[in-house]
Amino acid sequence: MPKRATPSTIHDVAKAAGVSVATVSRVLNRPHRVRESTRRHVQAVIHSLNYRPNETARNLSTGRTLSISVAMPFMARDSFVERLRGIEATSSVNAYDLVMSNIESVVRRNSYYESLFDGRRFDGVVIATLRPSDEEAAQLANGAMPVVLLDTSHPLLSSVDCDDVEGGRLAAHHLIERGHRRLAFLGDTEFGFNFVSARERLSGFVEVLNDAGLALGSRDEWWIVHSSHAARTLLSPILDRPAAERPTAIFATSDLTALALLDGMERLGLKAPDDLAVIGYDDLHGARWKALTTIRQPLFQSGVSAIELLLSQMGGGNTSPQQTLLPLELIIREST
Amino acid sequence: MPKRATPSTIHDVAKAAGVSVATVSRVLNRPHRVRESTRRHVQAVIHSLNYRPNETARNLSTGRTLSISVAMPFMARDSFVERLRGIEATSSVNAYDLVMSNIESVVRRNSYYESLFDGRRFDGVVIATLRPSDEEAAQLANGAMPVVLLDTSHPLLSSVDCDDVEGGRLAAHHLIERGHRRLAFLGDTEFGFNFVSARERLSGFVEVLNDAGLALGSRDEWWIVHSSHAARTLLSPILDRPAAERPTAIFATSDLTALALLDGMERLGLKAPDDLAVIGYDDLHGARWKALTTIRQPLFQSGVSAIELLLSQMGGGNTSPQQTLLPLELIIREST
DNA sequence: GTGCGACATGTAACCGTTTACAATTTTAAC
DNA sequence: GTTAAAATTGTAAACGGTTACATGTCGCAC
Repeated sequence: MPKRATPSTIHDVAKAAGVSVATVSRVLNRPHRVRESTRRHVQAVIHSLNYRPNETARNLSTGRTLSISVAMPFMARDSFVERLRGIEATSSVNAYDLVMSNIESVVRRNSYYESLFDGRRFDGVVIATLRPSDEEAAQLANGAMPVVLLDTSHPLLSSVDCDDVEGGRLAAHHLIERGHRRLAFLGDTEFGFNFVSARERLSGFVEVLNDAGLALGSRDEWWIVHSSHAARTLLSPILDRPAAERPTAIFATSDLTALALLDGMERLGLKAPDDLAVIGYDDLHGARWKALTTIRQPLFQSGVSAIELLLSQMGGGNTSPQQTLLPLELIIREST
Repeated sequence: MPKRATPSTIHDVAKAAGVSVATVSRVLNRPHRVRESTRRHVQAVIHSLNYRPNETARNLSTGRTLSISVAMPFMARDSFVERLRGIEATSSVNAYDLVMSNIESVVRRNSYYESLFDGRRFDGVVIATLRPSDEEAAQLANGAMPVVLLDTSHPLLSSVDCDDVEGGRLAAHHLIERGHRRLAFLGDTEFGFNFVSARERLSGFVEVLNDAGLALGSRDEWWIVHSSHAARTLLSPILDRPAAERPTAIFATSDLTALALLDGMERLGLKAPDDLAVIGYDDLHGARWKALTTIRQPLFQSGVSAIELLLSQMGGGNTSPQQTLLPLELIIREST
């Protein structure tokens, strides 16, 4: 079989099979609409010509693109890969292509929003971690294309997220139950794009503390750091305080910083939870090794749910904004 | 401005501007081919109608799709994100869409190869980490679509890779220079998909050892483990041996396992490099914190190069297979 | 004033599908 | 054997662009 210079088209098939292109198309798309014998014959010809329908032409004709745009700042969360796996698995099962965009700068963010509506390129969009401004949200909501937010939310848009406030509560309850009374909080800034989730976790945390008659006493009991390295350097000032003023437990909004903390403690010869109890967030792989107590988010599942929600909206189902909250889970290990 | 039920087309623009569609198209694609005054007028109309050319139609007409398929087993290497960032940055700069596929099973791998040639969906392909079989490679090489392999290679195909053999040599030289004479090797299986790079690193490592009159004595001096956890459990058998038979340095083909090793040593109260020197591979973030000596791969750059090579082949330049080797770098820290 | 090339624009075919509608054939009830 | 309904197939018009080619216009040298 000589290599064809140009792949065969539906017309080639039609001619070779002695039928019209409409019939070939039906064999492909509505097989039961064509007589059994014809169908078999056409299928044989398709096979022998190694014919594959041109997706672009098909898309133009049907008005859909079978592709979904996913925007996320790759590094913003360590949990990135797991979410992406959920997204990818679900879209590939549903025969959708996944087009990735990495949004790591304001410039890129703007150009993304700019191009998103270009030329009907996507059937739907998932925006992960990047909380849209009110204007952006309005723009997205008014667009013709369904949008689902993941790991963030906005009143105008559908979203799949975890209840960060509840996560803060879980952490607080657990620490209080363990007998801790002087607590501290360590947030991460998520690279400046999105400050919301750390703040929400803090608010849930504080809420429970207040209900228990406790408090984050002063500005000294919470910090926001940008990196694991920064988390380490915090350790000495904390531990240098007199025992009576020293927090006995710390809630870190990311396993990364929590692990850095543990690591720093190890170097100083200190042990969790006796010298300082630590609870993290996410349940990354490292958390298990280091026996870090943490709040687990259903990362993979969140990707799955985001795509499922998107597909349902694309299918024209309930098209009004729908906020999904996924449950968190407290994983108790040795660090508390 | 009322929301249009249906977006405007090139015909709407042509009519509104009182010109033909050809002229509008030229304004978009070959601006210098149209009179200055016309161009300005048409551009004004385009803007006022908020017209965006339909990409699908454009693609059908021009025969390209402006999208690139990237296949990789997401988790296979910890370096995944960095490579992907390089890939994404370069393709987005060149206005190509990046379509991700996560190949984590043989089933998925087969369906990927099956669908890759469907319907001319992509202008080019990058396959990362997954070494194709000879059949697969032949199939890819015969296809109409340019292919670049990343982090692996095959004689029939273009590739961007690091010289794993050289990486093994670098590690060996360094350890020997540091005075070590009894060495050990710790490979990772990369989840069973690809066993090649660990083996190549081993061969470079052994080569230098042999040249120096040394050897990996027996099967006892090298292991292949599947996980960081497994790496830890190796530690005791190694260290339990009599001092004269105990390796004084170990080369791990992944920073992940190297870090696990360091971690296990810490727990046992041992210190690198005195009790056991450790050298890793990749230079992940964790390597810096833990002061792990390692062989750094240019991860981001490898993604960039892969796309650049792909684009050049897509551009019809040199279309014969071209193997690129990127340089490695020995990063010396405290663990050796 | 004529002729000719350069430039600007329009006409219409084409890219490869899907699908509404029309035309034809089959089926089955009488 | 009729006949109406159902099933099958074909015709041709979309889908929304690009572009080869034809046509028309203009400037300028003669």
